[in-house]
Amino acid sequence: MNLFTEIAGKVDAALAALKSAGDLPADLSLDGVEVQEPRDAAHGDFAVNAALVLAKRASMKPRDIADLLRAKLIDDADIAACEVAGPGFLNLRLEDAAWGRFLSSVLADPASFGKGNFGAGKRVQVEYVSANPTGPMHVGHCRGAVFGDALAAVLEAAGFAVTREYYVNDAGAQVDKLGASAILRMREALGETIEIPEGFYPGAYLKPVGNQLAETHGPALLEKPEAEQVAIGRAAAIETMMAEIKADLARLGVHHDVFFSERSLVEGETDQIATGIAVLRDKGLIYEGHLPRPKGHEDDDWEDREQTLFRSTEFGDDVDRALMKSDGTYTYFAGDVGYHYNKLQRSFNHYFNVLGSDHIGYLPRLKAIVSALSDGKADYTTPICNLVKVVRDGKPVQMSKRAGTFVALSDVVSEVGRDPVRFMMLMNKSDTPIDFDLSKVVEQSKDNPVFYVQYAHARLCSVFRNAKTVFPQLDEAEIRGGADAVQLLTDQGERSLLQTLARYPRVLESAARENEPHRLPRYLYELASELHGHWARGNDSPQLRFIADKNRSLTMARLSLASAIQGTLSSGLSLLGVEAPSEMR
RNA sequence: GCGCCCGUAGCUCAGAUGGAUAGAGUACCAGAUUCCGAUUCUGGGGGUCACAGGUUCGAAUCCUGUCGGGCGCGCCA
Repeated sequence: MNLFTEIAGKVDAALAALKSAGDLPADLSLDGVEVQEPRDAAHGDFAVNAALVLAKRASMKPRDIADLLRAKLIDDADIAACEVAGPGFLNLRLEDAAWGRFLSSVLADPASFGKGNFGAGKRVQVEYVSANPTGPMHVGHCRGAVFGDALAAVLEAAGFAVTREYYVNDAGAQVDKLGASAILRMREALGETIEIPEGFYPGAYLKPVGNQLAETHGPALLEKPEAEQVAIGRAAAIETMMAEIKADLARLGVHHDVFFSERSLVEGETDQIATGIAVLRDKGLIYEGHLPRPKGHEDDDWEDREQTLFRSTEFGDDVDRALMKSDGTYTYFAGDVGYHYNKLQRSFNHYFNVLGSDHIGYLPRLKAIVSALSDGKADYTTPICNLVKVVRDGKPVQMSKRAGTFVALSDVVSEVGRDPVRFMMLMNKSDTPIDFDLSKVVEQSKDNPVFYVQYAHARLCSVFRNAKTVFPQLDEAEIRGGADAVQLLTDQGERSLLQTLARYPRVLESAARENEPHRLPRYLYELASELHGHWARGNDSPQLRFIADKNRSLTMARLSLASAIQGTLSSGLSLLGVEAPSEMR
């Protein structure tokens, strides 16, 4: 149950009534009218901004509109109090019966509390990670992985039908280098002394691939044409790398539904890149022409030549983009034409593409493709994950796959643990850069907010364990909320916790709507903080503790609240892919 | 040179399509808690929301400019 939308419904109805009575202009737009949580709890349970928003449009004074609205709302059986305050806010307080229904609805199905139907079952695809299969994953990848995963979960909770996809860049010059590097490692395994030339992949992680190639193919492979060798080396290396990447992702708790191969675009029955380009050509968006020399690169090897170009400037890009290289092969960008053509064929009408901030410059042309191929009908959202500066003891850690030096994701996860990594990465807005200090995370893991939230959950679990010893015949059915229970929750801390709970559906929906999963961990932290605060007051005032030895009905009422909070923490953490432990060790 | 993002407490960051006296954590200071479970709690100081204009009942939020920072810009992937 979402109390905010329920009240919004009442407000809408009241405003409609005022319109038809002639108290407000009949054609008055209600855009921007919303139910908010008051800044100060003393203001009430909910605040309505209608009078402020409508005043100008209706050419009336805010206070006058507020008074009219108040007169309507005060008749509602759920509304206990309604006051006009400040410049024209309407502060509402709900009857216990309404809070009781709310609490009951949470307890009836804690796992689905907060989840809504904002997405209305719409199919969406979230593409994330898509790390090149040229080496194991490093820490820099994990923000996008965790963010994409949480975004997908939040969208699902908001009622979208989500497919999680990984685009495997298994075509192009880079993976050919990878294949050639694997062949070098194979020759090494066969006894040769080798040197890894500039531009190849020197990382030791290719040694096992070389060993395996030597075993399965033997020296005979080296007799074959080089292209064939590379192809075999490439296939073996990619297979191994993808297996490792999947294992790393699993360690992080990240899973994809689809691994889409770039190579498959051209190796299937039809060349989908060619098809995509043909579609664009039919729309008059492909032409042969010259590109201007890029600015800011004076002394380079720029060669002016006629080439096949896509009119991405018609969709807001800076320059048109090349599709074919001078050697006749597709550019990387052409692959994206094929890939997005394919996505549209799979009839997704909304894509999310989680990108690293180093791809910002690539964004306009990607949007151009989707817009062109779908005639502007597909939504394409590209959340940006900013850099994770990896630091150890205050010193930045250099990362380069090509040089073979990086902090492996798997090392970090096993060192720090999955939960802190995920929670930390998710607490910040994705487009702000963060420092990830390995030494600090390990040392100060006790201060990590994730433990604070998990501890709140564990505490509540312990309440139930203890309640069962105080009341041995405890029947779960007694913990059910309702108006009777809420009437017994008279403490301000308990009421405040109820109000915070009521915000959860709103937080989830806004996280999905704004594509900002970080709102969820921040909310959970707030809820946990409020619980700890209330809990600590039980030290000074034992009568505030959840378990009242001599008062069964009061205990049951408080357990209702405790159960609702515990369920909410648990479901929120599970959306984040973080464990909700029943005890801390 | 151009594009995108950012500038909020000493530090790290929140701040929902513009709303009430700008908030947390951390650090610092002062206290409480052998408790329903350790990593808990309470209070305090600390702000020209980078700067300057503009829009309006009302701006950290929107617009313009300046300064400062980050990431990008190619027939690379």
